Amino acid sequence: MIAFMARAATTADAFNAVAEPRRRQILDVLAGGERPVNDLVRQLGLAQPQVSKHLRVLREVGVVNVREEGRMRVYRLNGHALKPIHDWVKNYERSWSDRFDQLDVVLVDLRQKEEEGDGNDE
Amino acid sequence: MIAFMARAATTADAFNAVAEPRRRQILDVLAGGERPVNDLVRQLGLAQPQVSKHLRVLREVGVVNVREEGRMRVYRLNGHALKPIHDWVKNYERSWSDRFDQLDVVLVDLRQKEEEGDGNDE
DNA sequence: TTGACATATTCCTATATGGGTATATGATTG
DNA sequence: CAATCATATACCCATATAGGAATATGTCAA
Repeated sequence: MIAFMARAATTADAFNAVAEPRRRQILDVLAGGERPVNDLVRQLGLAQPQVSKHLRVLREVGVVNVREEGRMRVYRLNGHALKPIHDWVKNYERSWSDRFDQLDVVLVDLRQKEEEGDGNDE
Repeated sequence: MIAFMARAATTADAFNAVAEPRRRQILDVLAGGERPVNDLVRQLGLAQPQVSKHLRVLREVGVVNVREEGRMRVYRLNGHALKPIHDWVKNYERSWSDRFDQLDVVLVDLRQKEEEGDGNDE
């Protein structure tokens, strides 16, 4: 019986997982190729447990995969899990992209011609 | 003297603000045009205070603007504030877009020709 | 087997919520 | 001015962190 909901879990979805700057940094490093945990620890200057914890979150939402190699675990990016974010934010691209301004011109143009065609009011 | 950092504030940046599903819903509605608070309350089926609180968060990160009109406040989308998210996630598009597969083919091709040109090993 | 290495987990603590409810603030109308 | 409408805030409560430190788990080398 859940009565209170404080805040969505970071493991709820990619949006939450990626809201943390450190985790975005981790992904940015992994974008350059798979890496064992210690490499990430060194490159990010974080403590090892923190990195492991962030990796766990990223794992749970499927943004990264792990592969065991001897005593180390090599993490690899799975960018596909970020697609929902891209798909969502893409719809707002109109707000800043010049490309869409051009598109708008075309659409307005089409609309005018349409209205000229049939005298449909409203 | 800050010793503990629980979790980044939702008002820290657009990433955090948008991590909350309700807030994305609000933005999706506002994408259809500016709306007074009560319209959002009705369309989202949330309590008015919750909507106002979410709007405040969105305001603080600049994703929405307010305009006073009589006794109501009309909220308007400012998609430009979402550009950082788009810019970041765009770099991962390679993972799922076919377009980039084609691009990769071209790049590999260029690389080969380059290597054939001068006998530079490694 | 023992010790060094590489990671993951567990505890502890302060904090930032998000929903629910009640209330404050402001504008509009009678 | 009083009543009403539209919003924003203030409080209370339970929860999910994120970092720090210590410890557990597993693997490899001597």
